[in-house]
Amino acid sequence: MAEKSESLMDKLVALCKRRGFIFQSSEIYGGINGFWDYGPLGVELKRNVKEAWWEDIVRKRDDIVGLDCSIIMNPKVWEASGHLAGFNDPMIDCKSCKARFRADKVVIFELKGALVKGTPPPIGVWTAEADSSEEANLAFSERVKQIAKRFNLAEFKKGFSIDKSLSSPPLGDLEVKTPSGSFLLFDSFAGDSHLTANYLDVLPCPKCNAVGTLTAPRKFNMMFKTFVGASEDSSAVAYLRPETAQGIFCNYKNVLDTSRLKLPFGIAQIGKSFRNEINPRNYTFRSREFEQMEIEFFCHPDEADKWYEYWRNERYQWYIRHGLTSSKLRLRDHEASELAHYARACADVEYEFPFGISELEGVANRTDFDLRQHQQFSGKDMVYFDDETKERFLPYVIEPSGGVDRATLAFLCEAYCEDQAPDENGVMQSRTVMKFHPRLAPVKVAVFPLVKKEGMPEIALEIHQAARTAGLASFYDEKGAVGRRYRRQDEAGTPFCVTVDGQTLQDRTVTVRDRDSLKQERIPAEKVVQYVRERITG
RNA sequence: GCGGGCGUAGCUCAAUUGGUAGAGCGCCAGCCUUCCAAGCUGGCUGUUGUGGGUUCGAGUCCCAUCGCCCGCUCCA
Repeated sequence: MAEKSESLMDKLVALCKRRGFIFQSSEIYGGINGFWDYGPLGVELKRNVKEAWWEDIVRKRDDIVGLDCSIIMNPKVWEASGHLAGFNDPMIDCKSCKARFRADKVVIFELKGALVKGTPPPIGVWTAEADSSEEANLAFSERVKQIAKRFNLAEFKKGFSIDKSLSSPPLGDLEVKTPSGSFLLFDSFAGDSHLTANYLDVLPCPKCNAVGTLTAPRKFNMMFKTFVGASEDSSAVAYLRPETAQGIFCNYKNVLDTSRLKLPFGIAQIGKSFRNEINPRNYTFRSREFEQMEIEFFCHPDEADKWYEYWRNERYQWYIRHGLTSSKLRLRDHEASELAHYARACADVEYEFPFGISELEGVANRTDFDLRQHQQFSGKDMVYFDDETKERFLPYVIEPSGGVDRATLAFLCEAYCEDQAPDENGVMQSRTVMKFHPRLAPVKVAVFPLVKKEGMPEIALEIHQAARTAGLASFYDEKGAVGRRYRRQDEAGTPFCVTVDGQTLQDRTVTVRDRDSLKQERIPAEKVVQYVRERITG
């Protein structure tokens, strides 16, 4: 199955290049890792994704307004948001077993008193990789049992207890008590600051237990740094935004003061964001420059759960409505343990790509964390005043945050299809077709003269022009056999092909060929625009 | 960033022990075609990812670099 999926992805990538959906950025210079370009068909597809979203979220609702913020903001924004700290993940590697750990997830336990300088581990000091204090606790307990067993500390084995519960790092001292009294003291830390040179010599690897094989923590800053102004001194440092959300939070008061909106309401934005991913991978899925479509929906704290449920469902349904109807789409609620510190609840809309199940969009209840942070860092009042209830409070925020490029890639994957179609002799031949939802298809209608003579091209061009005038992306083609032209449109995902034939010359009717069913319908030439329009709306 | 694999025309691939690169498809110009790709004629296409090195001579060997794929890791 893995092999099959890989080749499916390969075929899709090849088609995207061949037909002009997606190119590697700066290809003639050997490319650049993590950056991609959209070709003539790709840009239409991606624009349609964004326009469908914008129409549904902003234009068709009266409780959400749009916004378009600058990519570079005051650097303090990223201090307040936590990105400068949070996107600064130091990593350590084990030179022996090649494992990699986030330094802040490596917990170090030190056996006080037993650890004289140079005391060889594992008795004196050891490490564990832990995601949470619970995991750290568990690792600690296990280890204490091991030591007790190894050194035959019967009574120790019987009754140790941990006085201080592990909390956020540093984890603090741990006193181990036994029936005969408290005699062993442990220090524990979440790695990071303690992974200094003098410790590294005695630390065992959390995975393979080899001693002294860990490298010093190396920082991977995910923020794109740049300089504002011509001089590159430190006071001019700024960052390309890693998400569009913070621009919305920073403008929350501006929008409130100018739009006459009342809670609950949302602010929506589509725009580029940048992250220095450690390792861009999986085609356009994890790019360093990517586009987001985000809503920050502000509401009363008491209604946050209700709105969270609403958006969780609404966003999931949106993808289904636009063609991700297969069982490859799923909605997954986060476990409490995987929630970010600022989120009370989070659900991911996930899609089963050929390379694995991955997230398209996350819907999170961010509480009042962001407004509170900005209120604190900026010193500006972010409190909402409700005229009716005379209540003052910081609104809660529900954030549906989707990746435009990820959605586009999912639509591409879902659309790719190889089926059978009869050739001119009625023999079944394989056909490659992109079954995009008509609303998203780059080209809505292709217009052909059946043959390039007898006035057919002229009529076809008329229809083509009429379609364009009506705002439909239309494509005219008169070259080669008509079957070939149909197949070319199949690869572009064009839902309808209109053909002018001999009968058109008699009664002004044309055939409309359906991309998926291959069935043809005869309609008046004048009705083509209306026919296509009715079938491409979301 | 680490480990493994890979990099030849737009695409899919070929090129014997190192001897100055080839096929199909596609594309372009015509022809033929009255409804679903691969019918005819002619034509274009590459400093073999890039830069060095070894050699009389390298797509084929060595080094570096860039990019792609898989695993670890990370995330929207």
